[in-house]
Amino acid sequence: MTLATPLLSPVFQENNTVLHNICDFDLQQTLDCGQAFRWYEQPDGSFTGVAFKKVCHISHLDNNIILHGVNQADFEGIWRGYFDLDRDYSQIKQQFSVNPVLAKATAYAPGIRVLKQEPWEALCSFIISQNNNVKRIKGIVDRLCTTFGEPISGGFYAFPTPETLARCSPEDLAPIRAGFRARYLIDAAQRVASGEIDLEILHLLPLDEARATLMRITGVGIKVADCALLYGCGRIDCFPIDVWIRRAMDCLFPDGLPDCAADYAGIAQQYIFHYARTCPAFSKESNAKNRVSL
DNA sequence: AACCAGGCGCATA
DNA sequence: TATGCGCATGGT
Repeated sequence: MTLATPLLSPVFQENNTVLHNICDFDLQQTLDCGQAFRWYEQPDGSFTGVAFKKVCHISHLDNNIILHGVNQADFEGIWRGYFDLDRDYSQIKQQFSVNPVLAKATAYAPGIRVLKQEPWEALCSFIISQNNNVKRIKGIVDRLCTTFGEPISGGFYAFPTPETLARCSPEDLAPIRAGFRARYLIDAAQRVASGEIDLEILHLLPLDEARATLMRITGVGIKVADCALLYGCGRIDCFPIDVWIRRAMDCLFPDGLPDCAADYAGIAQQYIFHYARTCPAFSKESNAKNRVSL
């Protein structure tokens, strides 16, 4: 029994895991907000995705979340951590609400959670994300998996290993259509497969060191490194700054991120990113795109 | 049909 | 340190 998850009490059925009275978890807001790229919405509003070599079909009905095809072992070993279910988002959002602007951004999509993905997949995903759009990122990631990943159940594929990609040439990756990012993926794969970079210890290093380690990879700058650390290594103190966050910060937080978000900057970042990118009111209020200068 | 996309590496001042 | 440009590809 932990204080952080007073309400999480999973019920394990034969081949499902059910979470009753779940709060602070909206599937669409969490799985379709640009932090992960392997989740696909079904016509009925449920989502299907792959992580850690496992398929998960997840639906949300009447305040209950159902993880279809997920047994107790996989829930405890994978999805509990992946969906960050041991963190009290109500408490965090309450803390954020000290700042009225941040309160507005969190209230806009209060069901966002920050996923804890595999470090290697997160690294590759955000290498692919540079100068790219979400739709095409998903396509490239999907082709990467179906072409180079191990088949798993149900016709799905695991994310390809660093070892596999390390043996590839840029020509081998041509069918993926990753463009100039192909050689970045290969460089990352070679450094990880050789052991030069150990993704599993990045969560232990000081932020600057972890960042510098990842930035040895060609094609990994500070933004991609911060995304890999936030989404892949659980570094919720990381605050990746992309074009959207830059615009949002200039308009909404000209004096910087408020102190009430300091402990969970990465979670605040995800609320702000989603708000800036999808809230119609934002561009009007801030006139973000038309603003030439201050 | 241009313009842009969850940037980065490189050249130049 | 700061700016500007090209980059592969395709979505809008």
